[in-house]
Amino acid sequence: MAVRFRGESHHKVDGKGRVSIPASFRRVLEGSDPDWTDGLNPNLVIVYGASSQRYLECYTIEAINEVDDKIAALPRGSQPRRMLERMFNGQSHATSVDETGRLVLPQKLREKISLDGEAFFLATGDTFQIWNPETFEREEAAKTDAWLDEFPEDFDPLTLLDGGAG
Amino acid sequence: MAVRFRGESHHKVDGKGRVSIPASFRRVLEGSDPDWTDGLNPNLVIVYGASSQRYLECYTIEAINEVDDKIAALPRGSQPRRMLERMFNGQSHATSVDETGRLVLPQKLREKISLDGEAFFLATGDTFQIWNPETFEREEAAKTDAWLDEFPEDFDPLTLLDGGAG
DNA sequence: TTGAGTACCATGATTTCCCGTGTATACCTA
DNA sequence: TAGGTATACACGGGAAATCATGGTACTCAA
Repeated sequence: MAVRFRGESHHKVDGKGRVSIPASFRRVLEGSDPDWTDGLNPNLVIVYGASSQRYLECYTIEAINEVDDKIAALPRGSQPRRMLERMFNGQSHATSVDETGRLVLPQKLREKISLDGEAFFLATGDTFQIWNPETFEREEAAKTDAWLDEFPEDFDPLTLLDGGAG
Repeated sequence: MAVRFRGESHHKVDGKGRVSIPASFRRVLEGSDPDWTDGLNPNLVIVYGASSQRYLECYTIEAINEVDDKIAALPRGSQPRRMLERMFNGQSHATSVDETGRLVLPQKLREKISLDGEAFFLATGDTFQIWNPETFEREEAAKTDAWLDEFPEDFDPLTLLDGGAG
């Protein structure tokens, strides 16, 4: 993985579902789209997944190709392959960033994650996620807090880097 | 770890968030960026972390890659991995030193650590930290002093080098 | 013929780029 | 070794480009 998405930020979502994506994310999308050249708009794939998924996961072209290749390597007709095909081919939406650096999220996707007014972007390596800010706070922050509560007051999460288990 | 950051110093922060970094730090950043060659500006990653973190931690490319590798070694989807991913991918900012040896700290980062007018740089081995000088005085210096006060007058901190715990 | 989706245009604010200056340090030579 | 010169540093300012966001008009299709 050459360049990674990094950072998190909030952006307005207007009535038509248009939302700016962080400028740095655009650079990554451009660099990871084989078809992209200066002046073009980079492509990406938004995987919205099953109904339980509370966020949209955005893949660069390179990243989604990698996933597709792995799926293609599974036995044709096997259950895992069918599931993954459904998720990554079916429950996904190919699109591109527009001239002004925005993504247009169709109503269906916005409704799925209850996006309205504001979106929270979170980098996760070679993909990034789009959340309703409140959902993220509720789900993720709560999870983190609950987990951290198991540790002593002065616990430093960084110690986890050195072989700490989960 | 080839060369380590060493020393501490104060630098002005201007209205645009520009701040010179100690010249010696630049040499370390250059040497620890695989993409760097003479004439280029070295890259680095600033980890600003959770809201409780009162300073910015700056990683060389080599150092952040090491961290990324360690994270990748944790079980996919596990809580520690998710936390660390959020911290190092999400709550971080990839950037580079500019032509004149300065770092540009976006407003968001400056606000986070209440940086305004002056910054305090502190070397910590293969990373360095950026503090609001007053915060550092208040929080860290006090902490270290209190800790050292627990030891006898003639205590030699070097004895801690050989396995002493904290 | 209403409403979602697309294309184009507009604007204030931030960020980047380029250039300048005073001072300290390193280097060099008589 | 005193004095001069070339660099490297820290810092400041203005112009230009980029960013985030809003609006209007147009095009399909139900």
